[in-house]
Amino acid sequence: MARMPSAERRRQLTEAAIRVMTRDGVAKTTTRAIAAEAGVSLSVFHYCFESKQALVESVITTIGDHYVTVVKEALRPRETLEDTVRAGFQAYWDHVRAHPDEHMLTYELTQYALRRPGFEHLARRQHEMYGEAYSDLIEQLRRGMDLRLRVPVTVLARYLAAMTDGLTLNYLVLGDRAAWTGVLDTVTAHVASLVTDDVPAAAPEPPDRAPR
Amino acid sequence: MARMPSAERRRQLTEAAIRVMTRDGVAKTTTRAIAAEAGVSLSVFHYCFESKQALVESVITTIGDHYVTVVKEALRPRETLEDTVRAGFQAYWDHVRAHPDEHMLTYELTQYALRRPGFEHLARRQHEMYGEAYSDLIEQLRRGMDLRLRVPVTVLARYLAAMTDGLTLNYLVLGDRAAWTGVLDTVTAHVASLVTDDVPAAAPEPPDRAPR
DNA sequence: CAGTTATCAGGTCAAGCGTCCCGGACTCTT
DNA sequence: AAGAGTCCGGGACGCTTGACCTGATAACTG
Repeated sequence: MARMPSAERRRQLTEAAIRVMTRDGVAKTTTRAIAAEAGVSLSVFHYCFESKQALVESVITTIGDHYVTVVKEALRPRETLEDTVRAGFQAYWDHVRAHPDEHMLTYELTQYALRRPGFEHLARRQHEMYGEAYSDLIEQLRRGMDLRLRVPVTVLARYLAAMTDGLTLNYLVLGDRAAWTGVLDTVTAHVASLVTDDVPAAAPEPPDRAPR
Repeated sequence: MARMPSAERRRQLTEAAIRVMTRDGVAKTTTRAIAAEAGVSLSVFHYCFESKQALVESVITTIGDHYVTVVKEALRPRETLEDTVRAGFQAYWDHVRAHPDEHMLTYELTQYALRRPGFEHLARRQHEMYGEAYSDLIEQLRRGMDLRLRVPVTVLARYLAAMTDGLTLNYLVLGDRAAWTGVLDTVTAHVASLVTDDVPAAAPEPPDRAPR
């Protein structure tokens, strides 16, 4: 087999693992399956990775970076604010529809990390990255167009992250048989209303708060 | 060991399995662990259940019913519409905070079902039940108070289901360190705005039309 | 050239898994 | 009391898993 530096071999094994996980699920992804997918012997696996956990760690960070890239690609400034939000959601949604397994994998890995003691931080870091990605996006958009927010950036970012998470998961379970367009339209309108173009908002929104 | 009819034994084993799954995760839940938790020998397990899959099937439906009950309990008609929505979210959220493992389990089981060929329908049925539960809730609320919807019931129901799903998952990952109150307030206001209180009198909230 | 690095096939190992069998004990009928 | 049906327990079987090892071989590196 083609010889290559272990760093590259590590990358190759990581990608092979992602393919297997995407295809067969995390539970069925054994070291042997990964090695076979990468076309190398099992010994090479242990030559490149201390243990299976080390490989999984590599997979999680790689997948996470990939996911953030997808989200950032989705949202680009358009003509109007409404268009921007709508196009962003649409782009993201198209990606979900095109690569459902990939998104499913992120959920699986999140749970895998949450259950494995000492791995929780990976799941947490990943989701914090999602939030930051949305925050960056909003900030960038705010500079591009001239707009004001009715809610703090962090709140909007978290809202978007949780929202897309929930919608995606529900799509993965229910598939196309459900009428998602209506839901997406509702969400789009809502988000657009939270990010006002100019309008001197009638509702400042902060008043009474019942601290739990 | 106390002798008991297999039907009851089945129920007992199902509950034991739920306890183990909640505590240790689905992946670590073995037939031996379940039997030990129930305090019976391994053979009793296979006397009561054809296979482990049959047990899991029982677990999924049981957990699903339980979850729907929680959601239905959460939303009860209050004084005003806003109060009703807020109290509903609050009750649900309190339940999540009190029993995070339980909610985590529902996500795990969903994925387990989605990955196991021939089990997808269980995950699907469960999520459809969530949607129906919300639909029922909305209908019931609509009869109780007099209100109109700005969006179809199914859309609102799906939106609520996906929303709570996403928020819950994010809470399970990030925990209390994130500021969820802001997000919950935003969502509450949004949902309340989708379900208009018919009475236009004494509007405490700012009217959505801009007076010149 | 020698030395380091990467690969390979093959096997071993302990642990854990789902499943199954068989003998005994209990309970209900007759 | 006897028999049939039901429940329980211990133990074993066959398989997979992650981890590790050995020893040989090929390829870069200096």
